[in-house]
Amino acid sequence: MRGKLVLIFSVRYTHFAMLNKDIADLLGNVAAAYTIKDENKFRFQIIAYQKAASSIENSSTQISNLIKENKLGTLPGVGPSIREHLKELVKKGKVRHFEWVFKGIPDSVFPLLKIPSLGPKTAYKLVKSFNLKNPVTVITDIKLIAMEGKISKLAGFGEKSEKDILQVINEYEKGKNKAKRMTLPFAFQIAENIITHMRKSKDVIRVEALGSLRRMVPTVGDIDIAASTKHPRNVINHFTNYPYVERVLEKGDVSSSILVSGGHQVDLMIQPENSFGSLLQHFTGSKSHNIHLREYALKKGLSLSEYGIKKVPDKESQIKKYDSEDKFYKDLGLAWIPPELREDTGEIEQAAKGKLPILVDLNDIKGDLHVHSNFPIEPSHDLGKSSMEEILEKGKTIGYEYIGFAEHNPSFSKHSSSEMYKIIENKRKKIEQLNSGKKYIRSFNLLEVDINTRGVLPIDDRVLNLLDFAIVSIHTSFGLNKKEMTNRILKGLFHKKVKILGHPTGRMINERDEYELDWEKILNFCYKNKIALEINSWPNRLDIDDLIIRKAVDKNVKLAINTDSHAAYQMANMKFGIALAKRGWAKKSDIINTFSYNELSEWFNS
DNA sequence: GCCGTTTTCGGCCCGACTGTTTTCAGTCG
Repeated sequence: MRGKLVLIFSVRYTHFAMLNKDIADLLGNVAAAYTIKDENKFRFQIIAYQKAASSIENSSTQISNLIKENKLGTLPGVGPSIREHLKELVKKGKVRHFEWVFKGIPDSVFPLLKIPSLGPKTAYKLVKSFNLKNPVTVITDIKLIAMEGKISKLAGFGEKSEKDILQVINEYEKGKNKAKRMTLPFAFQIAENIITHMRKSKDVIRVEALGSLRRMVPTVGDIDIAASTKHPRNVINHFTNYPYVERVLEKGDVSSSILVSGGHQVDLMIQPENSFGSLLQHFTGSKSHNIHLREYALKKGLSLSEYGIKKVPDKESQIKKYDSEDKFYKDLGLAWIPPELREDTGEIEQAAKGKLPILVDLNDIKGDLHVHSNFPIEPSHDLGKSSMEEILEKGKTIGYEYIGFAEHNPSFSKHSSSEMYKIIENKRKKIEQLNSGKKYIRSFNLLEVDINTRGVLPIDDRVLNLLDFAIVSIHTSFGLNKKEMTNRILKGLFHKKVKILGHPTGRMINERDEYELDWEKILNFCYKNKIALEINSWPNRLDIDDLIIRKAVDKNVKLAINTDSHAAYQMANMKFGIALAKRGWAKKSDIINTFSYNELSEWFNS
């Protein structure tokens, strides 16, 4: 989207707020325009605008709110100059400086940048050569021109590139509506299938999933796989012969990319065994972590790559190879950095000081406090599928000490207060009975209680007092604004039996955005009243994200990592919640379900 | 245009792959 279009929108819709994605696109287009104008002259502006764009796209707070709170400068990569441009953008709907950068570049260039393999130079050349001016039709225009065989006649283009352009446009049009980012667990499954295929080759020594998958980012774009071998060519061939390949995108000496069914891209990189450590490091990323790490190394006169480390000034110097990541980081004077932290948010500085936190681990978890059993509670939402006994058995196999049974509250509209009391009393008796013997691990009597639109809980105090404690969460009316939603939640948290705020942002990946909250207020309230925020491990919730977790950890607000399971086998999703917690720099002591049964009982009674 | 373990000035990661080229430009991660 370009400046002009933005202006039209903001005039037409007085309340039209530019979302971070739109702003990131706009800054990306500024970088592209600079590239077209003069790549060498503006090379550092290009890098700066790209960096700012990706920073804004990944920000969990809307730019308009950051401006209101005067916190725009806290975003990495946004300095005084871009900050002023963004203020102008939000205020006036356009930016004078951007208009200057865009001058002479047709609007029709920018839609083409969405298509893989078409960059600014190529897009500009095509648009100019064929005088294409309409940004709405430009993609189909190019397609028709390619079909007429006119692109191959252009200097710098040939038959192959013409064919490639047709192909990527077709794929783009086909996948435009579906190829969204995968949820982490879904991507894991695809990666697992490919790794299984790779292990069938006798030439593969080691094979691992890296990239955002290894960093455990909640959504994954491409899947990255690394392998070690003595015979790269055989391994690359084996890779491109994967049975579910839709198309081979690239096939080189040490790397290859394929599209698998569903349109997901898988990248493979290869190194010999003795350089596998530096390959792990390189291919795990993130990109910004690697760039920062390489700048850091450069200052010590070292140059890093997937091949290893070499000394910069000495042209004769041999590259030093690494079979493990540990040694790689060590030679830079750094502690090994857990992949979940490699997002360039201060981890390199802390590693240099030897002050990285010891992160919570799956083995630290002593129970799951948000499990829905099939106890006949006549709930407002889904009932679980497994019995309490099955869930307790499963918990025991995992090595837990306790389970929190947190079914949805009995539906408000269908039950009188005394009926509700009766149901919960029955459940309480059932749990007392389960706890009385030695057969099972311990159970907590909990409920997941809705917070209605006005912040009221649909069950009264008498019922609440039957519980060990309550989780409260939002399942309706997601459209409230930031202030209304914050007040609604604060009100819902007020009862002394409430100890956990469930899936706090309400997001459903690829389905529903999170609602915005005043986190400052929520966190302060939780700290004062000893309420834990839930880290929900449900595959398409993965809620809350790492940035909020980190804020909570900084403010000493406790967290609970739960699976929200509706069947016993789903309790295995705990590992995804753990990953989120790690990404938020959480330690064992930050997580209440690392406490023993007694410690936890004491915590929620205090 | 951003940023700070040597810096408020002077740096800015490193490499693979492809197509169209006879040594490189463009794109990507």
